[in-house]
Amino acid sequence: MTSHKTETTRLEGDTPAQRLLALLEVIADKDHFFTLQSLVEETGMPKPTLHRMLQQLESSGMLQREADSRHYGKGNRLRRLAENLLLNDTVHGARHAVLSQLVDEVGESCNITALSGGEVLYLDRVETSEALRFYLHPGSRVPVHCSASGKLFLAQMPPAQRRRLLGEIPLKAFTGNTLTDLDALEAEIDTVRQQGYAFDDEEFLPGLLCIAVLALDPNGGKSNLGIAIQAPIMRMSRDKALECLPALHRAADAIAAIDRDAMLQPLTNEVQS
Amino acid sequence: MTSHKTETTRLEGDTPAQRLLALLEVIADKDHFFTLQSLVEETGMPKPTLHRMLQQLESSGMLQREADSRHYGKGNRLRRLAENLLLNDTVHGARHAVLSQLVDEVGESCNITALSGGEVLYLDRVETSEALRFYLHPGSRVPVHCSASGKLFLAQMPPAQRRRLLGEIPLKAFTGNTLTDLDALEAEIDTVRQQGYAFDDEEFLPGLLCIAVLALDPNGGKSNLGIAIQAPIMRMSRDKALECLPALHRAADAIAAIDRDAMLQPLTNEVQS
DNA sequence: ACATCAAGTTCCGATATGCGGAACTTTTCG
DNA sequence: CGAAAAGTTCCGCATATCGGAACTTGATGT
Repeated sequence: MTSHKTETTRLEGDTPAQRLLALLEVIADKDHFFTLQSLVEETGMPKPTLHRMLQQLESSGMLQREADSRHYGKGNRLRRLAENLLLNDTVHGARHAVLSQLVDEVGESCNITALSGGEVLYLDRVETSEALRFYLHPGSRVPVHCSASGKLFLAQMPPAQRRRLLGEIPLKAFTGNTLTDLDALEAEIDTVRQQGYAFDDEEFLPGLLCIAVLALDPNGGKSNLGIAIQAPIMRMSRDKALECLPALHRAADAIAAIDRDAMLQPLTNEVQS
Repeated sequence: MTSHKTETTRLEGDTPAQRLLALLEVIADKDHFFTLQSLVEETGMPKPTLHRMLQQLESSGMLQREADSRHYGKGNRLRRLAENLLLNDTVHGARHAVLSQLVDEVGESCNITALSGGEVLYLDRVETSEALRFYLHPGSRVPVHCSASGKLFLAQMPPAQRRRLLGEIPLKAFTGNTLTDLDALEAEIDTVRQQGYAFDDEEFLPGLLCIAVLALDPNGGKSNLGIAIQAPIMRMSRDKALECLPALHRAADAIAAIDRDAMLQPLTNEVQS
């Protein structure tokens, strides 16, 4: 819980380097531009100190200042860093194993996704052994409004943030099923939120049906990991997809568990030799 | 001075903080576990230095060590950081979407620029699908005096500031069309100010014609991003470029709207518990 | 088992960086 | 146009960084 923002949301560490990383965490939570002053108030750090940190981040391309020189936003280098971190994650192996098992269970291609810059990023994917398959690469991107994972990400966003994103992204039609009407999409997102899962029923690629859930940490908080099953409609219907839901949820829980386990500090050093 | 070092000395920055971030970038690229020694070899940094950095990253939960205590992997906190960075970064996605749509409309490569340190910085770019294209990457920089966006930035500057900036940088000639005479440049800038748009007519790269406008918030907010269309003269003339102006202005307005929204304070985002 | 070597770890003085109160400059607003 | 607020610079003090050298640990070979 990051909730005691009331006064000093102390974000500090023992060393300058750790303090900088803590600052990055505060910045990572921003979906708006932010100012020096806002950080001063949020963190309680002295203004010159934050100013220097921001200056370093900016001059190394991690942050970017708007032309008014007052508002900061995330820079390309920081974005690339984050994407590479996720794409090459060391728990990748563990996640991949979960994904493989899911593919074994349901017999269709599955993938893990994350939201990145308003688009859905494919982090990993395991193909079905069936001959007929859709060919999609890890690292590629898909719009939020016409992917199952994307709808889930949208569903868990604060309304204001979602509205802004959807307001500025054209709801481009890829197929006849693509939801291009904002109200219809919002209604769909409501449904998705209640159900806890989402379909992509030929909304992006003709003939492709997809069902997804989030890898949610039960402790609450938003998730940036989705897991999905993708199959040609020749082999998959909505009803058939729903039958896979338990397996899908099991996989999602497993992936959430990987993340949770990774969080536990090993406290290993008690292992004397 | 770009890094001319041999392959080894990759990890550099002017300050310890920046060096740490550079290290994180190296780590971000790892898709497997890594050891201290491997980083020593890859970066050429002294072993104790890297050891200290890794120690700090580990003790703050950014990295994790395997049971053998020699192999490092990415920690949960680092993964969290990366996810949040991407999760909350909707501005970039929205801008990118506007850019993509513009490229669809006009059929040529477009980019978003900002003035940064007296140079024009390419924030984002979407390529045309045409075979013949100029290849320019986001993150690169171009002098103000020979780019369409740059002239716009100059045109809206207070005269004193513009004069100072132009006095500091040499008006280097890149092509025969480059304006290297200060008076001629000032005259061009006057024209640009009146028109509200600017050309770059082979002033930077031979064969490249470019037209740009500012994403200007009319309410006085000085959020000045530039948005531009770039095309080979084989397919683009000044007249043809002018026909794209309406689309360009529409895109500029959309981007200005995004920025205006994103400037709003987080409205005390109450993610209640 | 012991020698050998490679990787990891600790030590420490010199240096560079971070730190942040105070003062200064610029912008915003009434 | 003057006051308040945000951003920026200054600068002496404190502290983290740096990295060569030495030490410890664990793996390998005979």
